[in-house]
Amino acid sequence: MKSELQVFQDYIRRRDLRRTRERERILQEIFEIHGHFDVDGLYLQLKQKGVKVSKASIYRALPLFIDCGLVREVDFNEGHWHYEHIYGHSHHNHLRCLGCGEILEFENPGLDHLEEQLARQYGYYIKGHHLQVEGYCPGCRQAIESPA
Amino acid sequence: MKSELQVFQDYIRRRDLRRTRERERILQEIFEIHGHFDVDGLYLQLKQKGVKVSKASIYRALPLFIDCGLVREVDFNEGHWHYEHIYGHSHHNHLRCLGCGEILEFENPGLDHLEEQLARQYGYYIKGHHLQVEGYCPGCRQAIESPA
DNA sequence: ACTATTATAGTAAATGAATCTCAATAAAGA
DNA sequence: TCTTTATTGAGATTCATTTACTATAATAGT
Repeated sequence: MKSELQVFQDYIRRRDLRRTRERERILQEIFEIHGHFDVDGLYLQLKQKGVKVSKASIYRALPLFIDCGLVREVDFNEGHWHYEHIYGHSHHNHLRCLGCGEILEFENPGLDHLEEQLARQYGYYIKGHHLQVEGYCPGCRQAIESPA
Repeated sequence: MKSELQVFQDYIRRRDLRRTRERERILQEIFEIHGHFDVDGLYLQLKQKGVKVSKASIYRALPLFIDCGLVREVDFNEGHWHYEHIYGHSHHNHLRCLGCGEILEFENPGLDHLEEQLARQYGYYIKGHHLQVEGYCPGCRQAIESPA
């Protein structure tokens, strides 16, 4: 399998963009993160390692990573976007606790069928889907059902 | 079935909040809207009817409507939130065209089973889910596949 | 109905994520 | 190496949303 860097470089070439240290460093950092991240966290993480990259560059690079399928947006309703790298992972969805914010991942192959059905039914070319299930984890559930 | 106003008034009482003309007028307006809306649109619509309600009040009222199950957030990736009233409607999901922004609604009862399964598997109390499928409608699909 | 209490409204200012401007830099091809 | 031009960083800007503050008005208790 191609590395994420190769995927990105192919994309850069295809789009007649330019390879830059900044973009590739950001990409590397993203793939070192286990789990989800947001722009601020990514920026701080780079800063702590002494990597000089501006937030503007991060904001500018993310749409490229998304466009070539390496990263996707994940909304956790916190007023700003979260992201995760998806290259090399099987597609998964999120179960989020509204109390503590815990995120669990689960797969649901049934959604592939749904996509096919929608494509047939409406003539759409389906690019993908976002599914997020919300609720309360065992701990938070208890806290809500029997408040102190 | 209780009216949406009754649902809201019950909620207000339960939460020890106060009934106000503004909140009830905003609620009424939302339920007169067919389809989705955003804060700006709702504000203008009220303004055109000569109803004096501030945007701040709209922003403050929406979380209440959401909390009592009358309204839900629907994000259409346009840099701000969209909403829809859901009381009295069967649950539905959205198929969105990334080209022209068209929104189609569809139902998927299979997700109820998914919720039950997740509840069992992780011990969660499930509140609900957001599913959005993205792609290109027949028209936009053509425009992309064979650019002028 | 009157009064006291306090949630809520409106206005304007503040916040904060994301985008844009612009001059300086650096990547890619000739 | 030279030229062209995409990209960067810094800061300014935009715009949705939230907040602070004061006046108003809803509720509960007399």
